Amino acid sequence: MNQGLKLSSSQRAVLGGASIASGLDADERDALLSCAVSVRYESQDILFYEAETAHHFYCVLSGYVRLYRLGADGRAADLSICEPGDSFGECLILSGEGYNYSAHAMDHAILARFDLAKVRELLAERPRIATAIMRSLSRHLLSTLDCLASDRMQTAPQRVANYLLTHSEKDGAAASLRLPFQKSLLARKLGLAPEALSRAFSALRTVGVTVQGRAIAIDDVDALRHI
Amino acid sequence: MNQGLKLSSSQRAVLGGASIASGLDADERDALLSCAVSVRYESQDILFYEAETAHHFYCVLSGYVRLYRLGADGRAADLSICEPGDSFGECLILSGEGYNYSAHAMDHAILARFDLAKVRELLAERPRIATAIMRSLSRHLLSTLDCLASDRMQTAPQRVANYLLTHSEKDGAAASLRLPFQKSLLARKLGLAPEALSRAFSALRTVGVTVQGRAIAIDDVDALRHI
DNA sequence: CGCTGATTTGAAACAGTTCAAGCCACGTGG
DNA sequence: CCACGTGGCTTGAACTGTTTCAAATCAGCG
Repeated sequence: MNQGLKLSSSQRAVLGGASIASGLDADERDALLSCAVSVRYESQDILFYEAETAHHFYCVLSGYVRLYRLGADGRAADLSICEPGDSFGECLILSGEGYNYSAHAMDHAILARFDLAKVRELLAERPRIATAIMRSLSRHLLSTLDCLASDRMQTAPQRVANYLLTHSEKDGAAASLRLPFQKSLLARKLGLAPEALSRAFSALRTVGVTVQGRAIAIDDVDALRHI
Repeated sequence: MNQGLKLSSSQRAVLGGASIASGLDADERDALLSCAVSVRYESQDILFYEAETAHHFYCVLSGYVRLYRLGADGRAADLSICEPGDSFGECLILSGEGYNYSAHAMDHAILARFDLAKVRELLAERPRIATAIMRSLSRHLLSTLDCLASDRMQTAPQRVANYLLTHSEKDGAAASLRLPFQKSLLARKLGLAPEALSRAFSALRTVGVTVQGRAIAIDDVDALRHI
C-alpha cells in the first residue's frame, strides 16, 4: 500500500456519484471528501483483519475488494465482493470497535480511505451527512438481505441465472455480459465453491447460456428467468 | 389489528431503551416517538406483504415478528425473527418504495408503528435523529452479516451451539436458558428445517446439552464452544 | 514449446431437506 | 378420571444439492 494521497479530481468525481455521497449538496460532499485520501493496494494485499481496531472506512475507486470472515477451522466465508463505487466499513462510524471482517484487495485496487474520527466530528457539525451514510447503510442492508434470501432459497443455477439477469445488457430477447473478474471470485460472491459455479454454468447451457472465458451470451432472457 | 393508539408511558420507556432511540437526548427521543402509535396484532396476522407500498416502520414492544420472503415456487425463507426492542423497515425511511419482505406476527404482538413520512420530515428539522437510525441500521447490517457468515460456514449443530452460548445465563462451568419461542421458530431463525434443529439438539446431547421442552441445560460451556 | 494458474470434470462423501410415521403433552368432553 | 384429538416435536429413510478431493484440460505467456 502507498501513503495516502490527496484525491484527484477524477477520483472526487467517482466518489460524488457513489452511494456514500448520494443526496448531498456540493458543499456537504466536499466536506465529506475532505475526510478521505486515496490509497493504492496491490493484488492480494490485506487492507485489514477482522477485529483489528478500526480507524478508517473505504470506498472502492477501482479494482475489487473481498470482504470475508475466517471460521475457527480456517475456512473462509465471503460476505461481499466490493466493486468500484461500493463502500465498506461505514457501520463503524458510530459503534466503531474493531472491523467485523477482513478485507483483501483482489487486483491493483485504488480506494478512498475515510478517517472515521474526522467523519464522526463532521457528523456533529453537519448532521445532514448522516442521511447520506444512512442511505448507504440501507443499501448494504438490502443487498445483504438479498444475499441471505438467495442462499436460503435458491439453488446454484438459480443464483447464477439471477446474477446474469441482473448484470447483462439486454439486446432483444437475447443478452450478454463480460464478467468483471475471475469465475472463482464470482463463485465466492454467490456463496459457492468454484466447482459448483462451473457445474451451474454447464446446467444453464441447456437453456441457452454460452460461456467462453469471461464472455457470456444469453440466447433467451425469458427462458433464463423461469429457471 | 387494532387502530393505532397513543403509546402508553411504559411503552415509551421500552422504546427509549431500544436501539432505534439510542444516543438521543430526551427531546429528540420525544420528537421521534411522536411519530409513532401502538398497534396490536393477533397471532398469524400479516403486518404487510413484500412489495406493498410502505407507509410505516415498526419496533416490537412485545411478542415476535417473523420477516420472510417468498420464492417463486412458494417456499419461504426467513430473514429475521424480531424480538421486543427490535425494529424493522427503517431502511425505507430514505429509499422507501415497497417493503423488501413480508412480516407476520407470531404471537399476540404489540408494536410501535412509526409513520415514515413524519419521520422523514422530522429528519430535516432535527438531523441528529438520523444518527439514531444509522445506529440501528448498522446493528441490523451486522446481525445480517453474522447470519450470512454462519449460513455459509457453520453446520447445524454449530449454529445451535452458537445460539445457546450467546443466549444462555452462565452459572460456573454450566449454563441454562429457556427458549422464548417455539423450536420451529428457532429453526427458521437459524435457517434450518425443524427436523434439522431437532437432529442438531440430539447431536449436542453428546457434549452435555439437555433439552426438555423449552428448557435447555448446558453442562460444560467450554465443551460446547469447541464444537 | 512448455510453464503456471484457472477452470472443468468425475467420483465419493456430506449436510440438510422432504416425506411419512410415530410420539408426547396437553386440553376437551364424555 | 380417562379416552381422544390436536399440535408440536422427534425419528427414520430416501433423496437432493453441494462440497471435497483428485485428475484432466485449457489459456495465456515467457
